[in-house]
Amino acid sequence: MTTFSVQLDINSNLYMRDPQSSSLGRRIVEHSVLLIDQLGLEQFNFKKLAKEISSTEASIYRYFENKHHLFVYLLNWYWEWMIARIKLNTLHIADSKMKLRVALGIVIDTANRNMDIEFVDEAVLHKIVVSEGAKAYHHKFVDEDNEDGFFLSYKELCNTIAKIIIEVNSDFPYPKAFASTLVPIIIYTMLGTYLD
Amino acid sequence: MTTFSVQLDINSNLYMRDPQSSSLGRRIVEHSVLLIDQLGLEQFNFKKLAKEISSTEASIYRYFENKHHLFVYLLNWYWEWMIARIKLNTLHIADSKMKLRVALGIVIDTANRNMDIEFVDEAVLHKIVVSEGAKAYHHKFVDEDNEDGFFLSYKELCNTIAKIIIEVNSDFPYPKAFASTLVPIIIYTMLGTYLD
DNA sequence: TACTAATAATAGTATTACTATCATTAAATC
DNA sequence: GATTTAATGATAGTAATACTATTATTAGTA
Repeated sequence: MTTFSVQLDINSNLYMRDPQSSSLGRRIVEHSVLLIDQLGLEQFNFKKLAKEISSTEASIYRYFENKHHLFVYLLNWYWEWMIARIKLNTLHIADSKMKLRVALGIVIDTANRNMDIEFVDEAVLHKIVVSEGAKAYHHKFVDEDNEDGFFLSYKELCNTIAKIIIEVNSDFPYPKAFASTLVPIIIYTMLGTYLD
Repeated sequence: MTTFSVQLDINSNLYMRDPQSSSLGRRIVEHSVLLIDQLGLEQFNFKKLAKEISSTEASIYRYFENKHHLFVYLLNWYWEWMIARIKLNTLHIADSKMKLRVALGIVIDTANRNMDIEFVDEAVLHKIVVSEGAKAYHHKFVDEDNEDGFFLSYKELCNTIAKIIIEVNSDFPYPKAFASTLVPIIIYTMLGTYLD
């Protein structure tokens, strides 16, 4: 099987300098994923991250305005990665029911991980999205974040699913609303798999 | 219709001094609900709460060890309130299917609010539970919280639902697991009703 | 060789979460 | 009515956090 290597297109409002463009940037992304997993989002901070990658707080602040932006960046990375994988894996499937099965399979258990971005550990990122992701969408400034387009990737993922539903049954009532309810419930339900 | 006035039994590990036992304590609970709703959980702190109720940080710290404990206290208050309402409203119902309908109706939209605790605005508390509640269960120290019994009220609510399911159909597979998956999904789904 | 951009090193500020101490008030008991 | 006690208020202080600013160093480029 071929492994594809891709660059993901992430909302540039989320960073000041593109982290994909430099080695320091990539290390910030790589190790923030690992550290957030280890410490949890609230204990994670730029000081600890700086220490981890032998850099400084100030340097990290040149890439990301604050921890929240970095976190949303990681989430968007994940949604974009999902979208890309769904597209890639359904591209050559003719039967729309099969397409839906494949797409949902990807959302549900991150199967078909035939796509790698060298420096990100997608399994760990998946864990973070499931166990901490909701925090990015539950706060008083969601509206501003929404205006800055921080949720576009997520919406696109829902729309991707909705489109396949329509392919299966063009009479399906409110496919977008359905997909937008289904996706977070799936993600939320996955939480159980990370508890003992 | 009669309105009942009740005192709720909340895990005493959550507080140092019982807030239900004094006027200051009750004002702390009352206004923390309102302030968390206004500011969101992250902007809310004891300094602002103290100002709101014309008291001091130090005094609030004599009731609650920290913001997290106060928040979990409020959540447990809500779960206990639900349990009490379900019991009260299903007590004299013979038909178990009807019981289940009434119980789920209470979880879903806080209907049958025929129970008041004077100083807590239950509608606002409901809003907080739905929009911020998940945060209490998504952090690195859940295990410790669990050992301290912080989730007992929540589990009891799920078990209450599970028991009614068994009454309806004693062959229903895994009623507890089902209820424990259903309740948070219902709560989560209510989020949509607080967005525009 | 000089210039530029990125990063490191360091220091500093404002806010937050919490602790400690002592003074004041109010209620309960003698 | 005086005395003790418990709750609260007033105030100050500490450690950690989330940044910002400044200057020095390094690496790559003209």
